[in-house]
Amino acid sequence: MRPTVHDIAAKAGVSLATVDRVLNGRPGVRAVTRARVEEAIERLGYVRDVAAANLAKGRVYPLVFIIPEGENPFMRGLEAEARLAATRSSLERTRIAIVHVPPFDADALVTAIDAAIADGVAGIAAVAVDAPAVAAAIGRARAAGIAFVTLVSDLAVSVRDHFCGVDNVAAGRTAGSLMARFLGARPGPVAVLAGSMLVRDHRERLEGFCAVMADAGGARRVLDVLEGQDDPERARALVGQCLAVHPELAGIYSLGAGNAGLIAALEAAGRSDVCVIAHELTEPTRAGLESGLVDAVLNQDAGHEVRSAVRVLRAKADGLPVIAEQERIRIDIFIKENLPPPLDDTGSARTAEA
Amino acid sequence: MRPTVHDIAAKAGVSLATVDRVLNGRPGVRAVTRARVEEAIERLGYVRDVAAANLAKGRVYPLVFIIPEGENPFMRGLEAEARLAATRSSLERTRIAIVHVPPFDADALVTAIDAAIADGVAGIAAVAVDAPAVAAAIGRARAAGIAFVTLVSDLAVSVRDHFCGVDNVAAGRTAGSLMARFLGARPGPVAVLAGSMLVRDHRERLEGFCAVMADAGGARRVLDVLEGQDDPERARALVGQCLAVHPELAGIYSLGAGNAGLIAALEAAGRSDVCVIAHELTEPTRAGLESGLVDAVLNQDAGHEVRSAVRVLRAKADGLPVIAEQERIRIDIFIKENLPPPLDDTGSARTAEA
DNA sequence: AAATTTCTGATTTACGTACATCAGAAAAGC
DNA sequence: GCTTTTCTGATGTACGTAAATCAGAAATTT
Repeated sequence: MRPTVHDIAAKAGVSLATVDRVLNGRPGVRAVTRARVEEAIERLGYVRDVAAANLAKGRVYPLVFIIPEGENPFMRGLEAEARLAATRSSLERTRIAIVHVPPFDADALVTAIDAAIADGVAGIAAVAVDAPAVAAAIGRARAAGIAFVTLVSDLAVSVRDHFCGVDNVAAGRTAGSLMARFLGARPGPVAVLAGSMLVRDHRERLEGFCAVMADAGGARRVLDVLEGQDDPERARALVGQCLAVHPELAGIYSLGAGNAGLIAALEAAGRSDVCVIAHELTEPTRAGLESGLVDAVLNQDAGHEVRSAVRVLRAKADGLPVIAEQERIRIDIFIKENLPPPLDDTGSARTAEA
Repeated sequence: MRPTVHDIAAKAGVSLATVDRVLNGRPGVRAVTRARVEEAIERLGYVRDVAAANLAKGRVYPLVFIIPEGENPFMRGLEAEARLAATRSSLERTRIAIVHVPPFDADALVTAIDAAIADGVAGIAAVAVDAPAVAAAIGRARAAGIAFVTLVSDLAVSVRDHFCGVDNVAAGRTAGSLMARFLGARPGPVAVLAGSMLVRDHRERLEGFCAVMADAGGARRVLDVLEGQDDPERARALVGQCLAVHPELAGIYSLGAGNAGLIAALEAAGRSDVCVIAHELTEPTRAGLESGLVDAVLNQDAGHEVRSAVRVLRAKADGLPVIAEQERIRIDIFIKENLPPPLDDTGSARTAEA
């Protein structure tokens, strides 16, 4: 059986109250006594039973997730995962609220952050827009003792406590490498469809992709970025126009959302020969993989990101360290053949895990 | 605040003891009363506080993981994850023991299973060898009320409670598809290096791979399977010989272990042009990806598998249902560009996760 | 109607920790 | 040596559930 506080008290020859004072850093213990207790803790290999501790203190952690609204399917999936976490959260003495803001809107994000600060939450997770006003708002939150993590898209390292998302430069490089291999010797330029250069994740993916493309045998030409604002209709128009202007187009890298429009444009032009690599496994990209219009999808697991964000925010709120290694989010590659079966409405759960 | 058993008792107008009887399926409650209590539970949306429940019952679940010994790096990684789970397990009132058996040895596996039954464990997870004697032993375990899950390699569905591993036919198809795309129009046959046809995972991967190869444009020729027994030395010899006999070889699919030998043979022959797809992200395959000798690695996350196995075994031991959807293990694809940074000795944790 | 069985209520203890209170001991200051 | 301060022990309650006991009520059998 695991040692308990009673065992420590017995071993150190002190009372339960003293052990409690040492364990919880309360005052009123002489240095020598404290040392004796700490030695007993060490020797017995005591680990606090978190379940019992949480039960006893009955503390709750109010957290807020700030997520862009609109029809971006990845964001909707992220929200679904956050809601799932919210239902589970009462079991973990965490209360999760979800707040919507317009996408790519720094002012709205600032307002939402300030509202959360006023609410006195313990932690905030937000899909960040890269703007000075946002950094300032996050500074206010952290000054108020509120933990802050960026979700999916990052900011400068010094601004937030942690980033829950993938290495987007590496994601861009991966896309570039796959594109180069899939195209092989086939000539022709490649196009890039992005959402907005206002968010860091899109900029980073572009950077990684272009780096590999410049390297790849023969330095393949990358056309000017198409900014679709993650809107399917604009994406459809932009891609349609691009296909018309560049009939020799060999590939398209879609690093943002609005993929339903991209696929519609490809279908309309009858260009199933174009090599397409997109991001995030959502309904449109899944359908694209299945129909063969999309060749590969790079994905970040929204569930992992949400769960990691909750863990990190709680740890920060408790002043505990975060093991960066175990919070790293991987870049998943999907092709038609390793497509996981679609989830039913109940979605997935835990951790767990994983 | 969440409703508690006390709230249910008040709402239903019964005592705590009666609520307890209903909640835990104990006898001694009239049908009408039981219905009243269940309605109160429903209306209040009561969910049992698992932490408090576990604290109160103090039950421990002794589990056994039966893992092949030898130098197979994937199996060693699996064991490391199991050990990690074991250290964490005391926090979750689970005690995990690890038992070694020689690889591909049905008799040894049977002996280990029977020993675990004699020990009176609550659940067993094993990397299964596909043999009738093994199925019989598992039958004995389950007859004794012991939960049994297969790990990595499966058996017939009816034999075990659950399978913690990937869809290996899909993995083979994925490998085939990547191979076909990477090779493009390049002619030449492909070789397959397997461990043993005695384990189902290897057979299934081969089946999926061959199916895609037969389909792929021009029906690429697949040479006879090389059985390396997951031994690097044998793999090296077999691959070396194969390269000598077939200088026009275009690709190699390594669906088992012993990849250190495969890479050594490729290096010796100076054949970095051969397209190589291997399984499991371990030291040799990671090095191969980095050096460019290996083109892609399909991976199953050993940590996810172990954590899933623990969850499933505990659920089965408690007679709870398993949500298959959320226990599905994905097939990860790694190329040089999305390679996760190597873990330090402390490894990853949770779940968590994940 | 009495005896028996089956159900239900009330109460208590326990799990491991947190936290508060109060009394007594040891150390420090005068 | 006496007071004051600082430390320590003893004790109790709480968290939400599990599980046991015993007494009393209701239903069933005789």
